Amino acid sequence: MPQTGDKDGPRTLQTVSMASQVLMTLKELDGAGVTELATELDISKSTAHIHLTTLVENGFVVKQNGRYELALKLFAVGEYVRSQNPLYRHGKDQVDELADKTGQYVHIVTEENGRAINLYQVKGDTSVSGTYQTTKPQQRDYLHYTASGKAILAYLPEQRVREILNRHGLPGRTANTITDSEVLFEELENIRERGYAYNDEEEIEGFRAIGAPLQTPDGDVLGSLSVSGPASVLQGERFEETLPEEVINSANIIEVNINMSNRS
Amino acid sequence: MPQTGDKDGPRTLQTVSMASQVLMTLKELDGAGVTELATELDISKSTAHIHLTTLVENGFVVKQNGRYELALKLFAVGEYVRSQNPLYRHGKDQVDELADKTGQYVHIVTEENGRAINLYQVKGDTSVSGTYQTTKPQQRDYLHYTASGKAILAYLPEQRVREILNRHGLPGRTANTITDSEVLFEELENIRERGYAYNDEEEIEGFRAIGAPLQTPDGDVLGSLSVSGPASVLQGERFEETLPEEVINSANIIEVNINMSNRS
DNA sequence: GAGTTTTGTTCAATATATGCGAACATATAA
DNA sequence: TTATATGTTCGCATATATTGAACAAAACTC
Repeated sequence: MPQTGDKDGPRTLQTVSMASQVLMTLKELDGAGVTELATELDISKSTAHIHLTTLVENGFVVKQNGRYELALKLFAVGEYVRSQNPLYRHGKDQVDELADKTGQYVHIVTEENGRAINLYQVKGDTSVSGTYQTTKPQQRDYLHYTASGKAILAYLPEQRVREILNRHGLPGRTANTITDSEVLFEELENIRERGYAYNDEEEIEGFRAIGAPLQTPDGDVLGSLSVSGPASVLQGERFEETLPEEVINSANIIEVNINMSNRS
Repeated sequence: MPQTGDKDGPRTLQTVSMASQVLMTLKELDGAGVTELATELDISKSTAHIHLTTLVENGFVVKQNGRYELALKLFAVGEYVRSQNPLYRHGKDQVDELADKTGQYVHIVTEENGRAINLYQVKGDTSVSGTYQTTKPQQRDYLHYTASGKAILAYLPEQRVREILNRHGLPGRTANTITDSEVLFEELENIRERGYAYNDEEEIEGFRAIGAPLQTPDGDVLGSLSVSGPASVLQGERFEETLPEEVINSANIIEVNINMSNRS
C-alpha cells in the first residue's frame, strides 16, 4: 500500500518518520538492542538494524556496550538550538538576578507545539535544598498546571489554546490541577486581568509559583518567566505583592532587552 | 544506480542520511528557506520541501516567520541525553564545588566520535567577568588544544588517537597550539607521567587550564575535569601545585561516585 | 498598487531505494 | 558442549523517494 492509511495530512517521507520514531523510542527505552527496537516499532529486525546503522553513521546514535543509545551530539545540537533562542539569550541574566534576589527557583519557559519547554532554570539559594532534584527533570511539559504555562496560555489566541487542549488534554496532577477547560478559560481571564499567573500547588503538592508572560510590543507571547518555591515561603504579602512585582519587573526588562536587539 | 558511489562502508538509508544532512545544514545556516536548502544540498526544491515538511511533522524543525529552523524539541531531547550521562550525573556537584573553591571556570568534558563534548561548565565568581561569553559557545570541540581534550587523548589507546587525528587533524588556534602529531604524542606521554594535562594558551591567548582524566577502575577514560582561567591568575605555585591537586582530588571523587553507582 | 521576480507548494511519473524474510554469524545461556 | 537468543548481511519485489514542471503565494520594484 502506498502511503499507509495514516491521515498524516501533508505527504511525508515515511523512512524519515520511522527514523524519528527510532530516535524517540531509544529515548523512551533509554537505549535498546536491535530486536527490542524491532518489536517495539513492529518492523523487521533487518529494518531496525539498518535504521540504527544509519543513525550511528550520522552521529545521532551510538552503540555502547551492545546497546544503541542516543548520542551526545544531540545534546550539542540542543545547546546550539537554545543558544539561538532570543528568550534564552536575553533572559538568562535576568533569571540569574531574580533567583539571587528572591532566593527561589526561577524559570524561563516557552511553548512549542503546545508543550512547555524549560529554556533555563536556576535555583536560588534559599529554595528547597535537601529535596533532591530528580534525575528525570519533570520535562512532562504540559502548559496547564504551571504558572509559566498558564501565563503563556493566557496570552495565546483562544483558537490556539483550544487546539492545544484538544491535542494534549488536561491531565491532572494534584487535587488543585485544573482539569476542566471551562474552569481553565476563566482562570486565563483572571490571569489577563491580573497580568500574571499563579500556580497554587497545581503541579506539585506544597509548591507554588508566580508566572508573568513575555510579550512582543504587539502582544504576541514569546514565553514566560516564573518564580517558584515551597508554599510555606510563597505566601501572604510576599506571594500577593512583593514577588509578583519582582517577576513583572524582570519580565519587563527581558522584554525590553529583546526589543532592543530587534532594532538594527 | 543503487546505493550511490559513496564508499559509506555499511549499507545505509540514504533518505535518512539526507534528513540528517538537512538538520545539520539548518544548524550551519541558522535556519533556511526551501530554495536555499535545496541549493546548499544540491537537491530539487520538491525534495527539500518534503524533507522539511517531514521533519516539521516529527517536531524536529519548526517553521518560523517563513524560515525553517531547528526545533526546541532538540534541546529537550539533548537535555535528556545529558541527564542520562553518568559523568554528568555524578560529576555535576563536584564541578559546582570546585568552581566555588577555585573561583575559576570548571568543565566536565567527554569524547564522542573523536570530538569533545562539554557536558557541564560553571564559571566560578573570580573568573573573568567583563569578558563576554560569545553567543556561539566555542563548541569547536577539538580535543588537541584543550587541557580536558588532551587529558582524554592521553588515556585513550594510541590506535584510537591516531584514528582521531586522521579524521579531524590538528588545526591551529594560537601560536601555542600543538599542530604536529609527533609533538602531541610526546605531550600525551608527559601528561600520563604527570597525571594531568596543561593547556598553556593553546586554545585562547591569555587562557590557561589544567585537566585531569576521569577513568574507570580498569583504566578506560570516560572524560575529564578541568579548571581554566586567565594566565595572570593560573601561574606560579597555584598553577603548578595547588590547582592540579584540587582538580585531581575532585576527579577522584567523581570516579568514586561513578563506581559506587555501578555496584549492586 | 500593478507588474515582476523570487520563493514555496503540489502533482504524476519513473527509476530506485527501501523493507522484508531467509540465511548466516555472533554472543549469551544452559 | 549444545541450545537459544540476538545481531548482521543479502537478494528480490514493490512500494516510495526524487524529480521537473506547473501552479500559488509572497516579496520586491518602481
